[in-house]
Amino acid sequence: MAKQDKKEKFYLTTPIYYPSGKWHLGHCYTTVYGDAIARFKRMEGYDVYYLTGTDEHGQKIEKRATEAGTTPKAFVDGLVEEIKKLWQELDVSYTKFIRTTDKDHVAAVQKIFKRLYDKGDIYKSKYKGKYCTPCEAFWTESQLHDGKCPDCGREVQDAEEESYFFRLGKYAPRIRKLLTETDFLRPESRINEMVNNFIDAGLEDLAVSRTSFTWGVPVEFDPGHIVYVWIDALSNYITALGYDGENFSADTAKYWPADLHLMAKEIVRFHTIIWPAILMALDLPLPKHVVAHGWLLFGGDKMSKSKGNVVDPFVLSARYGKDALRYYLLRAMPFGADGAYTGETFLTRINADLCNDLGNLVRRTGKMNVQYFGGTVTRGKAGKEDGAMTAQIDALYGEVAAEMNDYKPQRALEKIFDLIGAANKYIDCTQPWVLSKTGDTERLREVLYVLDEAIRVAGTLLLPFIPETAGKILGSLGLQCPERNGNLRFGGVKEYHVREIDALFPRLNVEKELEELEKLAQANAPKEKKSENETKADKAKENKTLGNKQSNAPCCEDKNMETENEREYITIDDFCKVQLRVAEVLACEKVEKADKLLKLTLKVGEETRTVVSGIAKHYTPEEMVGKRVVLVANLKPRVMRGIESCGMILCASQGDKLVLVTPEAAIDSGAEVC
RNA sequence: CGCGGGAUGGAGCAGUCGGUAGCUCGUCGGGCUCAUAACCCGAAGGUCGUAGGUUCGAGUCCUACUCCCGCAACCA
Repeated sequence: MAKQDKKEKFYLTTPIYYPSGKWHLGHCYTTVYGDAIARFKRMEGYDVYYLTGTDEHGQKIEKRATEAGTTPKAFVDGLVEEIKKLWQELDVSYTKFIRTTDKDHVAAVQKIFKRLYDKGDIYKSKYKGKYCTPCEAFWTESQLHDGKCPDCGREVQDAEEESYFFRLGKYAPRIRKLLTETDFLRPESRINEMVNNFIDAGLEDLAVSRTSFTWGVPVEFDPGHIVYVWIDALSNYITALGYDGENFSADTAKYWPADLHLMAKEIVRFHTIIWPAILMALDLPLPKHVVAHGWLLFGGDKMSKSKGNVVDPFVLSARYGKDALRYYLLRAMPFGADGAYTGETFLTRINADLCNDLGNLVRRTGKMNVQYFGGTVTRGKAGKEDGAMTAQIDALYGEVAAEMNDYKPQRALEKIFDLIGAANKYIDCTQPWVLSKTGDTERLREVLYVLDEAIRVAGTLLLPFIPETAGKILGSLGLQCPERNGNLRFGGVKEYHVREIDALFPRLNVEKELEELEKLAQANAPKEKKSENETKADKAKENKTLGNKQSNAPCCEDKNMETENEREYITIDDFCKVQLRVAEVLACEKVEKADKLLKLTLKVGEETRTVVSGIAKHYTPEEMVGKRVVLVANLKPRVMRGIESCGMILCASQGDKLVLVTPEAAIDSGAEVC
């Protein structure tokens, strides 16, 4: 706990986020979670260093910038500005915001790379793969679809790309020990996942450079090569502290190793396998803990149409307050598991906990303090109801500290709200208004004193979670926000000077607010997303952080960008480019090894063609036969699961529902749709 | 058998070492009036996915099965 003379340090990090689209609640969750821990640790007396930032290199950014007609740096600058605004909006108390485009980071990465190379842990070799000449794309074996180019479906040739490799395999035994014999990774359930799926499956050396793009950190001693994400991004945790490839800067050396790397579950692998290996190779101490939290899922069917905007953190924070959003994120998510966001649970949570329980307690108590004693309250006469109450007050700090040291803010909040509930109950049991009427002033004073104490302790402990509100609460008691946790037992403050304050959170009409949010969303998004994206978006884990871009498959982020930023009208000429035809389903079968795909044989006029469609979850092959559907006839053919799909059939979708679009009356196949 | 998670009163979830099934929201009834139609009390509502097994006793352990959900595959 707090040390007076020499402060213990505590270094925690969020991942560095990839600026490829809109910032969303998933980013907020990780960052607010970290902020609550950072603030709590500070109050415990630690010298806290809280790092967050952005991972700005890579092919995807390069491409996106080109499309936008700008430079990668300019492209990324805009998004970085946005996320900084977001953290400001949410009172995130980071110590430093690192960008991988920072000059000192770039220089340090080059040195780190060089050092690993000199040491022999990085070596140059060839990356065997396949090359698709028309697409000018290099693919690995695992990316191929039935041996063909995943983009165009054509044959590919053997090819080799020069690349530097990191000797990851060399460190496998040490990493295995780290995972299985220490409490490095939490929750524990992730350990087996890592060990079984990756380590025991065999760790291959890792390609750590690329020649296929230029937006990144150049390898100092071999210009055509760019340092790939692993070393560039992961090393931010040490370069931020001034590590230059050899040494830490004097004033920040004390923070390493990190006490906590906080992140969402999908990037655990990089942080528990690759990152420790890099550190081992650099002869640096390893971080103490990696904590993986779950995803915030968006499954509410009511909001499926417009959720992308409804859950815009800026909108929620502006409308309901930063602390409402912080509270929801910190309270609603279970430790390590996924949680589901819906507007209804959000609003209900705010109403029940923040308005009714907390806000109302502070209000009613404040009012009585002022009404009965002009706001000045001291000890009075004890009563039978007090014992349990004061015991609970005394216990709270220890309970909260235990949960927070376990990185479980949701549990900590639960404890605090237990006390708030108990205080509300205490009022009903002691009935101050009766004491007032009967003139039992001494008892009345004690009751209010006990309540003030409960509110003080709860309010102080709420500072890390909802700093603004907690500050208001303490202010209403005539107190300043303390810098440190202390004096958190009953009786800690002898005299109160209470003043009435406005309601902390206005009570929300859930029905009405849901409508309002819907309206807001529609104002921001006049057009529906394309149906095909919807099911994906529905289930999309809304937590794109460091590492997502590593996924071999093209990422849905691209699509989100399009739908969000390019809402322009098209002309009738544009529309005419799309050839829509009525087609009759002659035959239909399931595509093997694909959950969602049906292979359709269609008759379009005199022509017969094959289309693969992702509707297997909604239609059986049998019921498809004989149906007339609308076909996009001039769509570029595409190979899926080894079958060439020539066109796309139209469907309408709403949430999980998906129905075919069919002609309203009988008409021959081949008929044009216009 | 590709990997993993889950199935508990209307909804969302807790249930640590096996020993009377809890919480929040919602519903119904009551109380109170200091308070933001808030607060407090009470009630209804669950054969804890199915079928076996171990045990004096299983939501909790074992086996098989069904169904859901992520990842992967894949959705043009």
